Amino acid sequence: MSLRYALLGLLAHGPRSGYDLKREFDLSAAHAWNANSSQIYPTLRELESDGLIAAVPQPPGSRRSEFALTEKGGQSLHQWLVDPVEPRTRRDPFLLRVFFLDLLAPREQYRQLVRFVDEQERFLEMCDRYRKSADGADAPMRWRMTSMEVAAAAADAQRVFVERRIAELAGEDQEIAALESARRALRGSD
Amino acid sequence: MSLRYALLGLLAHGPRSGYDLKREFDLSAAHAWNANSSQIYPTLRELESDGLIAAVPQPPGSRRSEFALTEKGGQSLHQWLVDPVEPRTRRDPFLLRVFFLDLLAPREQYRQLVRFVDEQERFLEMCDRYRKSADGADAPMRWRMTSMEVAAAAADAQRVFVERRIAELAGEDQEIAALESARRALRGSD
DNA sequence: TTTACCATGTAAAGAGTTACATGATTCC
DNA sequence: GGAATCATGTAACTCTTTACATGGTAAA
Repeated sequence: MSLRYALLGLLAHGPRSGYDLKREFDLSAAHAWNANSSQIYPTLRELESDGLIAAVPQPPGSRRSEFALTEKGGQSLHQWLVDPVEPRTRRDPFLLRVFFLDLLAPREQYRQLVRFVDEQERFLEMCDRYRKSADGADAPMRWRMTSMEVAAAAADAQRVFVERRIAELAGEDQEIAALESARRALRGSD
Repeated sequence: MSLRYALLGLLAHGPRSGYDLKREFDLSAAHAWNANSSQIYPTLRELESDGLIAAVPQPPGSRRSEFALTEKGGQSLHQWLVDPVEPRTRRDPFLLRVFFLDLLAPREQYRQLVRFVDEQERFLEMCDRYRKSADGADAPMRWRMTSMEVAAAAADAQRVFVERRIAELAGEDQEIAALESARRALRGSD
């Protein structure tokens, strides 16, 4: 259900095409929601036939077809926004692996934790780029930024916690200690 | 795909029935993964027919049917554990709402943020109960704990960030400031 | 001219949820 | 005797992914 509202929400800032929406998901909403084109286009058709969005007339010869939020669509979006957030089931393939990590040798445990830290860092860099690109923005942007910052705060906390766990591992095993000091050296030279 | 490995991982600590597995998901792995009975039982059948788990003979008259990891199942689990973690698409209905929160009046914004903080607190309490229940545990438990703690670290970071945002809102609006000091008072009396 | 990007989809499969069914046992 | 919990599912549906198809336009 959320995808419908995600689309309505993006359309609340002005008419967009399916392609535009896909790009907005990828570029600025990826921390909160995402969808494939193959899901977006049919859902736009649904929203249109439900009267929540309407096609905007395009200049002849244009390849794009933009949709705009209707009155009814705006009301539906507003209702969803004030409703209690739907409960989320937490499902995280990394946490699941950690849950079973006692089954691996310390060296493999280390590898997985380092991979995780690397991925979190990539995510945090993405957040930073977004933050810079949207600097000095207006009021609507402020909440978008908040949304991303909440995601970044979580990612960073996880990163810090896992780094601590890595340090513990290095303290318990000579081989890992060596790998770890190599990693630190590499990191310093970036 | 992950559910199959989640089940294999839980079975790695000994034979379990479908019902046992459901309870383990709910009680100790809920921060990392979860599944309904209606998904667990058929998946167990699949794993069995793929030779990754095998039914353990039960005392006659028993209603339960336990499964144990086979050699092949153990190898499959190990391979999955050392493989790179599958990329996750981040999808969070709360962050999605925050992304669009400029569409609401400050008072409604406040309501949603407070609801979120409340939910995070419930989650953190659950983590705490688990931590206490598993105190002084053995090595395998240590990674289970770590897994939960990483989830808790993320939840707490989000809570703190959102609390800060709430304080900002209260600083910008008299009505919210009143609501907020009422909330703080209530909190203090718990 | 070929590569990248624009733009919109269809079909099929996989993952997960919801609702329901069934019957046994245990606890009050 | 009734409620909760044990225990195992089926059927239908919704949501999401994957793979593929198609053709236009812009830039190197």
